[in-house]
Amino acid sequence: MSAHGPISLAADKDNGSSSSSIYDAIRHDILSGVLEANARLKISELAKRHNSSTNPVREALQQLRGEGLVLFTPNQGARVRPIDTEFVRDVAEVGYQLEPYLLKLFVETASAEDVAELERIQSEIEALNFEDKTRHTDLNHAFHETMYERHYNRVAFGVWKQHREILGSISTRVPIAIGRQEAILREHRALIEAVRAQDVDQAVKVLDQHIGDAGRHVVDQLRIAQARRHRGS
Amino acid sequence: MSAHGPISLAADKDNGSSSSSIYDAIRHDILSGVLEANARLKISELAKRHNSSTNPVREALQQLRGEGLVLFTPNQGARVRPIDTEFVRDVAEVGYQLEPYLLKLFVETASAEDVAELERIQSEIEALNFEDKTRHTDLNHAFHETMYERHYNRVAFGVWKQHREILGSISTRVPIAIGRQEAILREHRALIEAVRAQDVDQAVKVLDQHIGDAGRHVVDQLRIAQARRHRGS
DNA sequence: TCTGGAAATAATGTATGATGTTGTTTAGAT
DNA sequence: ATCTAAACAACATCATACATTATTTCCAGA
Repeated sequence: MSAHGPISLAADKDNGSSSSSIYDAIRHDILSGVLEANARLKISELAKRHNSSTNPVREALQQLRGEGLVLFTPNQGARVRPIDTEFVRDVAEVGYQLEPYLLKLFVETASAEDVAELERIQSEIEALNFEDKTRHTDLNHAFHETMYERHYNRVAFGVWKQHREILGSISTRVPIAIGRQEAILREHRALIEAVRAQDVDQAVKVLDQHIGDAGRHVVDQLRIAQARRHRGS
Repeated sequence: MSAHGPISLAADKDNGSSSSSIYDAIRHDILSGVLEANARLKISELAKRHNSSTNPVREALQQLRGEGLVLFTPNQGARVRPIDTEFVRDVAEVGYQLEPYLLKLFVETASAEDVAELERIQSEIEALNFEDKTRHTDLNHAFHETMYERHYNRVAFGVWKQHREILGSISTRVPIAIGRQEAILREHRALIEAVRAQDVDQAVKVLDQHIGDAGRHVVDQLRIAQARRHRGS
């Protein structure tokens, strides 16, 4: 098995326990980039940081291992999964396979309120005009999640969401090209129109274009960033 | 979030450690049905069974939680994820979205040896003639895995494999209808032919039929079994 | 500069106790 | 006999301490 294993279908309710909050904190730090790719995750260090004993930390790391965000090497402990261009491309392509499936049901069952909600989010995105990348990523996530969250297939939704979080964590860290910004707005608007018209084929077509471009854009930007680092910026 | 969360992208190398073998053992027991759906997983009991302290057991369970095979309730510990018809249907449909994508590359790049390997497995399946369900499931898994395992997208492969293991664990426990047996053999042969002919469209078409039927068949059989249990057999 | 190996570091596993929650059993009141 | 509430047992969860083993660091010596 290569270094790139799968990611996870797991997500259950949060309980108020200590290990859960440590899990949340570490997970957040990984996705937000506070803990960067490949960073070593020392048990005792994390325990100190979170004012707990080592036990809950060990368990949180194992859970993250199960989700694929943390890798273990025997007798060397845990590291943050390195998120390189291949991994991002792979994650993006998995999302690419699932999104049309998730979208289809939404278009078939969307209510007027659903469309209104999409428009509300879209107008927020347009008002923001890419000025706050984190906020933009969140809104973009909300736009897609609105369409998928009520799908009956919780497994598919969960896999999609997990992949989305990984892609989102990257996209806040790369620049968005001007041309891409315009395309995002155009594609979102076209998507809303297709939903309003109840046109499944058109919606899927627009979505294919949208997420295909988005994925390629992130991968390209990541390549640029890595090349720059490699030249020793 | 519903009781059906996602499953996992994680799979890394096995290390020889004790916790790993406990993880393997519990995972095996869940998928093979030794630990049945919804069964309570008591830490101290599992520790005794595996001759270890509680710590490695807790960590193994957290990893399985990350993969979605085990659910935790606060202060009540862990249970085996209940695998009901909805869950199986959902898992099957996720596979349904990913398999054509995985297959495409194989058809485009398959060598004569690859085809020979498929034929070898297929002839074993035909020789076995559905007499040993576990063995049949393994061979069927091998047939598909042969086509996907070298795909560059390890994330997609991992997600597929994990779903396949869940479906496989179910299909060993439900009967295979006579008509379905013939269809399986026919579809596999058609698939091999399409690969040999390097006909991507035809291969995807056959595969769509194949896994769609297979998924529906398992779900139907599961419904029958549950209805029987409900009537109080 | 390179090498060997001691010392420090940290992962991993064991053991045990404290604490809080849950579920059940039991004793007492109605 | 039925209901309630206190007592209890079982268990999850977390903390702490310690043993073992593997890895990494670093320094003396060639």
